[in-house]
Amino acid sequence: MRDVAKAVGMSPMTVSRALRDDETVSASTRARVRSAARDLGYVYDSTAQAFRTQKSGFVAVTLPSVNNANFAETFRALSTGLSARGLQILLGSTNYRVEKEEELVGQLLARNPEALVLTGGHHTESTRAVLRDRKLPVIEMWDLPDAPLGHVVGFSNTRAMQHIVEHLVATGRRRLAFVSASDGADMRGAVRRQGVIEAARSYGLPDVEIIDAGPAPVSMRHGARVISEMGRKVARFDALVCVSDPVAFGCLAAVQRLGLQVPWDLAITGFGNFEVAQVSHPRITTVAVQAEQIGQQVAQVLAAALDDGMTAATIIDVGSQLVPGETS
Amino acid sequence: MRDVAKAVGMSPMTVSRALRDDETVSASTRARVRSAARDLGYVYDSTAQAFRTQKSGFVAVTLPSVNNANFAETFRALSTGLSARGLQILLGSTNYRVEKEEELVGQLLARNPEALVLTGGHHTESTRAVLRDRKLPVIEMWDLPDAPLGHVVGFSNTRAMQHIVEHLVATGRRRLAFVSASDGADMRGAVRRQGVIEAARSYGLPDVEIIDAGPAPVSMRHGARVISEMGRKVARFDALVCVSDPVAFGCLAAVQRLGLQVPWDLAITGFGNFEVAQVSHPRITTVAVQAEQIGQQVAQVLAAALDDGMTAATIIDVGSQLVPGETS
DNA sequence: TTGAAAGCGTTACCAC
DNA sequence: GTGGTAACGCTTTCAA
Repeated sequence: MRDVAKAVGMSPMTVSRALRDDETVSASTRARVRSAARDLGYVYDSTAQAFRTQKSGFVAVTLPSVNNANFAETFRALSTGLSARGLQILLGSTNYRVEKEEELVGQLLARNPEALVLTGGHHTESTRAVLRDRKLPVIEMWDLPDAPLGHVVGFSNTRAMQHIVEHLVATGRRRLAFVSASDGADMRGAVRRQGVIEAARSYGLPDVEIIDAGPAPVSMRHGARVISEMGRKVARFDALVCVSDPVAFGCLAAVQRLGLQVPWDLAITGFGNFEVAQVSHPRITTVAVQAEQIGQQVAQVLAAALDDGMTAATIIDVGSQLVPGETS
Repeated sequence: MRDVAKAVGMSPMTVSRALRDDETVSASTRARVRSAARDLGYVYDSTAQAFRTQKSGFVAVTLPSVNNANFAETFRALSTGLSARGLQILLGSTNYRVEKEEELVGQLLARNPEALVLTGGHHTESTRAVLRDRKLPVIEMWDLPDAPLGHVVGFSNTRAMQHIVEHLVATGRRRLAFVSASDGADMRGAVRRQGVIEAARSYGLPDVEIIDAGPAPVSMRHGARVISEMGRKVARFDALVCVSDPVAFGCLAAVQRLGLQVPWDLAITGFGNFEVAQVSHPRITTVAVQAEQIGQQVAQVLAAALDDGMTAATIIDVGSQLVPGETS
């Protein structure tokens, strides 16, 4: 910048202003500065800018996994919404583990993001402490946490499972099994399980059997494997309630391989309204969540928080809808 | 850092060294510094570090889409490999469009990344020009471009399609149709199509029919829709060669809904060895690509390029393997 | 093994 | 409309 200033016979300060299109610099000066900068091959140093202004232009985002159509859609929508405001996303993937989230949050905060977006409402105590100390807009999404860290854009996983159980009861099912990851890592899965157990109890159904498809994340192959291993005795249930559509699809394929008829011998339900649920034959009964809307709303909440210094916590429930398919 | 120094009664310089695990700081000092830093809720400022050292610690990466199990796997592996070296990924998604890639590359370069990783070998002329001017390690992955910009870690899409056509010919299929996105955006898809056309010609098969599933990206629903619309006259082909496994699964489900038997009435093949291909009933014949290995190799090539200032372009072909399933 | 000084490139603030 | 000064938080370099 000093060199450019020398070239046009002005101070670095004026060059700085000219390059940022500051109105107080005369148009002619601005033009001269810009052309001199181009001629000299000057490249603006945004690292120095971020350092000096203490504004990184980053929003840090953690997702359990990037390979998930719903999280990917939220990411896309959020990314679009933020880029309109000149903000870039710094993405981290927790692999469904709060300890990994803690580590990631540390790394991400070191980049001085202007806000932090976390997926889910379960965090380590250390993560919570770090965020309490730091005055930084925080948004939790994809959940409605009991003790939010800041803003929230999500939905009730418990309620979503109630929709499913209600639907199964209405269609005459009573002996439910819930297929999900082993206890521990996937907290949204655990909340869904609890939701199913309680809903079943409230309808007076027998205890829900828990089928463990292995450590999180569980997907198609895990659903398929656990059902194959179980064999035809899976027919002692009359509904498999799965933690997600991929798991449900895996179960469906395995059940079909066993020669059982869905939904006659067995109902199967999923979660998330993934493409596979809409396309599979039969289509899988599922719950639609507003992945794109979550991303958009998070971007809006963030905009408000950054502009107005909005501090009152916003809680947005985007809800969820049962999508009846052909597997129930 | 000054505060931490004060807390342990040492100079900021020692704290700096301690936090970076500098060997010249005694182990006990290091421990004291770290615990004081934790107690004070100190967060290291890597913006300042990037500024001072003139190294951003970023590697810019573009992917066509983040919602793709293979790209996601490459991203994961790359991310892991780089974080071992203290590098973070700055991710951009091109949505399969080179113009979007051009825009993204501009935004990413402004962050001063230490290297750039692009998916695919097709770029706008403007992108190529920008990268020529800038001395920056560039790696293209998931392709073997004719005119590489720098290093390459990929495989031949043409060769992969030859495997498929060879397999179909060996199992007695002759009337092939290729299902993919409309011309234009998805260049890897276009290369695969050309590969099928040429392979079919070399085996003396009738001309391959091109089935247009709509603008890129195409997925399950697009495969399903185009086959549903076509109806039972799809049986005039004896093999549907699909641009990807999700498209193949969509076609499979639609064909099953039409009451046709796969593979008896019709063979179906996919690409990418996605989970859905391994789990679906029947399993889909596909081509496995080394998504994880691509990510690992890119990380290694990058490490070499950044350490040794390696300039000779490395070209790594990770190959691809036919995975016969039950749909052919 | 530890510390002091200087400076990375930019911009906020105030002065003219 | 333009310029001077200081400072952002860290690390390089040299000295003790």
